[in-house]
Amino acid sequence: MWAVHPRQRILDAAERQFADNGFHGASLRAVTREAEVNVAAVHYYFGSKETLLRSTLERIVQPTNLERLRLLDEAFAAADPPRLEAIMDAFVRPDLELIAGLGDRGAIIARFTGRSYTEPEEVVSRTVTDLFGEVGGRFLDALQLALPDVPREELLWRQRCVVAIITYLLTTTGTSRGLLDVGDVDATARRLVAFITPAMASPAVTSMLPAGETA
Amino acid sequence: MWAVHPRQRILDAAERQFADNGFHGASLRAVTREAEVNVAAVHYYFGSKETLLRSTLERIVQPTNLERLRLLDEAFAAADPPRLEAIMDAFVRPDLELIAGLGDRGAIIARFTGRSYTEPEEVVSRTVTDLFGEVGGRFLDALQLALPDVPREELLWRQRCVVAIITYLLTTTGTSRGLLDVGDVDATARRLVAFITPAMASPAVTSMLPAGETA
DNA sequence: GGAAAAGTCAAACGACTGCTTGAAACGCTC
DNA sequence: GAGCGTTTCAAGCAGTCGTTTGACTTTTCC
Repeated sequence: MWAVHPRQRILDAAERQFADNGFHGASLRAVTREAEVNVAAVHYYFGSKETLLRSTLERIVQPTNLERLRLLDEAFAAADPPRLEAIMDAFVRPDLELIAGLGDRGAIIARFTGRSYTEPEEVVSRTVTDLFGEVGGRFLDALQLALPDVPREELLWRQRCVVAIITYLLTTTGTSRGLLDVGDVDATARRLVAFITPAMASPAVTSMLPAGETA
Repeated sequence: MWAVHPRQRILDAAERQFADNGFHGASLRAVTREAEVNVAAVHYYFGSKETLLRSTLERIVQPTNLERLRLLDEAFAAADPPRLEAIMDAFVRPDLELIAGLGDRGAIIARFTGRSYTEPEEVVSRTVTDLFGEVGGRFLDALQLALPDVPREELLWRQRCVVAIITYLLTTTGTSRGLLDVGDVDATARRLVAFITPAMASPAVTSMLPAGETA
């Protein structure tokens, strides 16, 4: 029975503290107390509170994004252009699966990533954009292939609405108004895809354009 | 030219500070500095930081909720049961209109209310539940009338997804990834309703129930 | 074995937090 | 103008924050 490396213990504790209290609300004192580590250890290993947050976020988001891209490739292998439902499933499922496969930590991670998508704290939002930008672009391209009649700008708008739902789903996990049944993630995924797909495929509201023009 | 009452100046400043920095991040010092008021004034007028937040939130949410109910009544007057699109429009439009009618302050209010729906801070979420609970129930009833075939539990789930989108829309207003065109709120409202309505009306995923059962 | 590197620790830094205090300044009626 | 509530104010309370320091112990490598 070996002790876990302090660096990892700090990440685990930070994950929970950030999830429960946000960036401002989580104190390094609380993190180090939970990690059973001296306060100075945070600065020794990570340099500052900001870089600690970035490291914590990266550890979670990067594997999820890889899984997203893998599922998107699968969708392309099954049909080209891929079915809309397959794209949406590849987009939303990894977040949900990640959470399901991690037991108690799943709910913590869910809240943490959900919060991170929302928090306007400069450090947080910049990190999220860095980590998510490329994957988002890949999915937008796929959506455009599956829905050639919907303007790209409209698709981007709708994609962001989907992100909004996922975010909310994650943020509220483990709380009273939670939408995600951690016990049956697959059901939630199907439910979500069934909700999103017709919305994505709805005809574009052309009346937004000046009269007479077409997209 | 009369000076605005200190109490109101505090509310205005708190609104902006909470919008930009959240409950934890906003300090009473910053609020009172912006309001050009002594720190003690906050406790004189509001008692504590928590009740200041509550007052700030109430001032915004209550008129919006009244407008929501008014539009819902209009929808019932036009058709009973009302058209699904009319219900959704009544649900999402007041938030958007509020923001449009207020110029610069609109973006601040949008971020503030959006944040408040997300922030897990106990005080914040409790206040939101208090202020929103009844209106949410009224709309759920209306949705059930318009969509008798969708189980109520599924409708609640979907309604929360809509809240998620509105929240995101509000939270990101005035930022680079904002979804709300403050200059043309009506277009955003139509766009949003067009996106949401088919999602709401989509057939329920019955495979979530044990085999053989029906709702 | 001993020097260099890596890691740990208690203590303290200055700045900031929400909140309280007691006195001064105000607008008001009598 | 005296008296009386209401409002404002500078100062300070006890506590927390992120971060730094310098001494101490442990590990690594020649």
